[in-house]
Amino acid sequence: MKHITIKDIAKVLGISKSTVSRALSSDSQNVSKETIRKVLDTADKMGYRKNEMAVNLRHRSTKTIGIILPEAETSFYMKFTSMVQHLLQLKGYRLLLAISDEDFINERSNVELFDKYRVDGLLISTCHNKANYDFYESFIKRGIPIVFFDRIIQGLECSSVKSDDYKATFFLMEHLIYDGRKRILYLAGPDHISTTADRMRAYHDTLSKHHISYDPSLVIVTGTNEEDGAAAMTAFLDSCPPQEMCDALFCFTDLQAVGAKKVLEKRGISIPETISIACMSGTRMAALVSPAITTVERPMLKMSEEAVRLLLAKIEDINTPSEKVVLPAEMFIRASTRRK
Amino acid sequence: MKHITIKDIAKVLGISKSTVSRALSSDSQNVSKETIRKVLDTADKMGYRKNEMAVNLRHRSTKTIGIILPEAETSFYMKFTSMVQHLLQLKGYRLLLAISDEDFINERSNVELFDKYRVDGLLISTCHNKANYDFYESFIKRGIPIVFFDRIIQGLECSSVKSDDYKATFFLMEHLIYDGRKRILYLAGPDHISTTADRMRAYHDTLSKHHISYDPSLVIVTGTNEEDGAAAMTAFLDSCPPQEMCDALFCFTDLQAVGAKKVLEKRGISIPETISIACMSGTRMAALVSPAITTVERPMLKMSEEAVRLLLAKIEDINTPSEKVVLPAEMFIRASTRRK
DNA sequence: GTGAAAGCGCTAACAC
DNA sequence: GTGTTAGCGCTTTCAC
Repeated sequence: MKHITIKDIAKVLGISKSTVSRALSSDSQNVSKETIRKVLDTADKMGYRKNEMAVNLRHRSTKTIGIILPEAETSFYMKFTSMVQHLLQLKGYRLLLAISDEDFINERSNVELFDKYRVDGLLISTCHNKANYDFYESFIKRGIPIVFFDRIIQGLECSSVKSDDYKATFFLMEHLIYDGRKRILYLAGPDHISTTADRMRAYHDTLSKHHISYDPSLVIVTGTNEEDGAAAMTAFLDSCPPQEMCDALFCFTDLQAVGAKKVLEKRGISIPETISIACMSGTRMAALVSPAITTVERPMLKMSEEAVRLLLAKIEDINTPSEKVVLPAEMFIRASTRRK
Repeated sequence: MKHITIKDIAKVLGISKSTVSRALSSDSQNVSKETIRKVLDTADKMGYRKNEMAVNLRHRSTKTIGIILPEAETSFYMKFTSMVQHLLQLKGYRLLLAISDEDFINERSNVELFDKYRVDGLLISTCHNKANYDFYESFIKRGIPIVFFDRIIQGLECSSVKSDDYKATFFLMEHLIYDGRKRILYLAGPDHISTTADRMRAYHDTLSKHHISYDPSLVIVTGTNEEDGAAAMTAFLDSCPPQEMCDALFCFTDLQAVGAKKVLEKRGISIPETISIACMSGTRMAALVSPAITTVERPMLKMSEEAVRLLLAKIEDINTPSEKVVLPAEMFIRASTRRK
């Protein structure tokens, strides 16, 4: 497939490549109105499209940012992405998108792909808080601007933005406790996701604060998806003696809550009368399923603004000191429809 | 930010650029084992990454495909994308992703961006079945391989894959009718989405077949989102005399169903006793909300296979005749939990 | 087995 | 205002 180049246009008009190039960028300082018009005209007629790669090669800058998301099952990261895109557009940057599908191998090859395409910077929500530590470390040493968001890599010298998972969890847990719940089943996230630790700590701390003793059988480490939530809930119900039944459920993700809720419904356990459900949420997913599920949303707009700010700072000057932003828990609560 | 180039490696090793280049592609025909080892070694040490744009410029082919999705609110298109990615990877292609956010202006600029990056081909699910007709026509004339999927552009000379919306709709409608429903409220999709017409036709045809007279007040044209579904449902309930209440709801999208269901619940209308809900679905969204919603899923795997096949055919030879694939209605039904 | 040189499409000094 | 030239990083003849 033959693409039209400035050379072709130059030949047709009997002028030089440089003039065409100048005209195409409407450099009215150095090219006559007449020439500009002619060039633009024939370019259009011939179906000319500037070869971006040649431009980038020449400029040694692509004016594009790569963003890497762990998943696109929920719309959380996509919404974030959409906000980021608007912000970057204002600054003259484009956005390239990749999904890792919760696989750190994929994540790594996405990073490498973007690197090969010489993106000016990278926005990453990582699948795994450890697996790629060395990889990223050497990357950052090479001077490539990276900002991690939402899911970060612990201990890595880099800029990052995340929401205050500890406080958010604390808040939701207290919500359940004030609702009279005492045996709160917690579906934790997998260890390798960076937010797990903070939330787990908050779970323990809330119990302590309210003098509720910790029961290890009430904490189940599982995956982030609907199926994981369903499986965990089923396992719990099957193994738990009636007198040790939980009276509330706290989920790591809203997808888990969705799965767990289905199991409860199937077994005829009423919500929220018998059991109250709360979950951390980035999406409308849980609330969408039922207003009886209380959710906390992470402050996305602020997160995207900060991510872009930090990234552009690094791009402007790679020696900008790294900054680890933890967003205050600006929480938007959807209260339970009914209380005890 | 200075990137390492083959020139740098050549200088360090005191050999020529060409040898480095050959060594990097492990051309053991023309380079000694020894040299290859040395080059690979120092390349690694120096943190060399091949500049993909220089390669592409030289090769005049990028080995990448651009995919453009209308939305990422639901996970339908992302799942499709994931399948496509696997298939393309096997053929040595990479995938670049863009989201148009249901805006045909965005869609167009995404196409242009990919074109500027000289992707080898384009996979598009379009936001609008008319708005970009001329645009695409000239694009295709210029010889750029494009395959439309799911949402196509009517009348355009091009390859495309879609599912059999007519049959799927017919099936769901009959499901409702066999369930004893007669006044089926239909939340249609907006006119500019290509699937709307087929589904509307099926709505009418099913009624005819079962000798149910058509009532225009039972068809509401609205948007695809949750809010649209909620708004349409509210409008209907507010304006409809009690004796003209519908006994079933058929939605264009699962998101609409979600919105409508919330309104129904808020008004204390029980599902599925009073009203039965069915919807076209690409995602788990609707089923996730309630097993009482019957859904039809579009056959994604087959669609991705066909899309890739058609695209690669065009890439291999742009003069391959276009093919319009309509996938047989391989439907996966989730039956209502209860029947009348 | 290796090097020199040309060129992919573009921009930006530098001349005139 | 326009043309000439060099070069971005790479691959690929064509010599040797």
